[in-house]
Amino acid sequence: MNLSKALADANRVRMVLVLRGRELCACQLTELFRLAPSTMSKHLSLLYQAQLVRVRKEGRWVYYSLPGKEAAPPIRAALKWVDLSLADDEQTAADGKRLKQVLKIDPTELCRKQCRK
Amino acid sequence: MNLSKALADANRVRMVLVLRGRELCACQLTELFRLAPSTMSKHLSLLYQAQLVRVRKEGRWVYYSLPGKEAAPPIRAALKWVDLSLADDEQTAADGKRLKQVLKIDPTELCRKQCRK
DNA sequence: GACATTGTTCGTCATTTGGCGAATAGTAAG
DNA sequence: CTTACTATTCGCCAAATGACGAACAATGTC
Repeated sequence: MNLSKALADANRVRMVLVLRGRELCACQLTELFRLAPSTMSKHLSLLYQAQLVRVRKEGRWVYYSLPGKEAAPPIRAALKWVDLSLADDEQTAADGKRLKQVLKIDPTELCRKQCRK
Repeated sequence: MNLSKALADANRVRMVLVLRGRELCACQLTELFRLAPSTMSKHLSLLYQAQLVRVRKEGRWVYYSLPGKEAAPPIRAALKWVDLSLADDEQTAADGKRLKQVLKIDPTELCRKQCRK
């Protein structure tokens, strides 16, 4: 139930897709989706509550990633469904492309940019 | 995307669960969930748009059921996920129980009841 | 300790969503 | 052709949701 709510929003589904096989910090996701940090934080919190993402804190940074094989069957089924539904999606491809650009930027620089706004 | 929206509502997920291995007409579903016919119709329309249910019309009656093996992989993955997540859910069990009661009532009688309201 | 940096929480607002009843469409029966 | 029946579409309202900025933690640096 939590699970379906968590995946009800297009942006959150995009986040899951972009996290496949990767770990990203909050500021990178914020930049990637061009959302306010507070908005991103809320989304990630929802995904975390649904156990769709894992969190790793390191100093001031917070890294998000998808759960692995240790995840419960419903979680894994949900992730599989997302992958099957949208792996070939146009938006997914665009996000992947933009991600490459974002990864080139030093994360510290990213945060500075976000603070300036 | 349509798919995730369709499953974003708890009532719609319940509808999918109750339709497993069964075909039910709109008035039966309406009675089962104690919703207004118009509300039920809207929900079913959304599920249909997402291809999560099939429709069969027979005279004045409209029957809904889940798609079978002919369904596209994303659909099947979504249905599997719902099943894995909530097959053992308390609400699911309650719905199954109530369904047995509803099935005992003649559909014609059901509609009459709904019209009286 | 004072400051800067990274994320989150809180308050607010516009939009979307779920719910209902009234009106409508489509089908069968008289 | 009129009436009854089953379901859907439409218009409205209350509640939930996503977005933002401001204020607030929490951590590291000077």
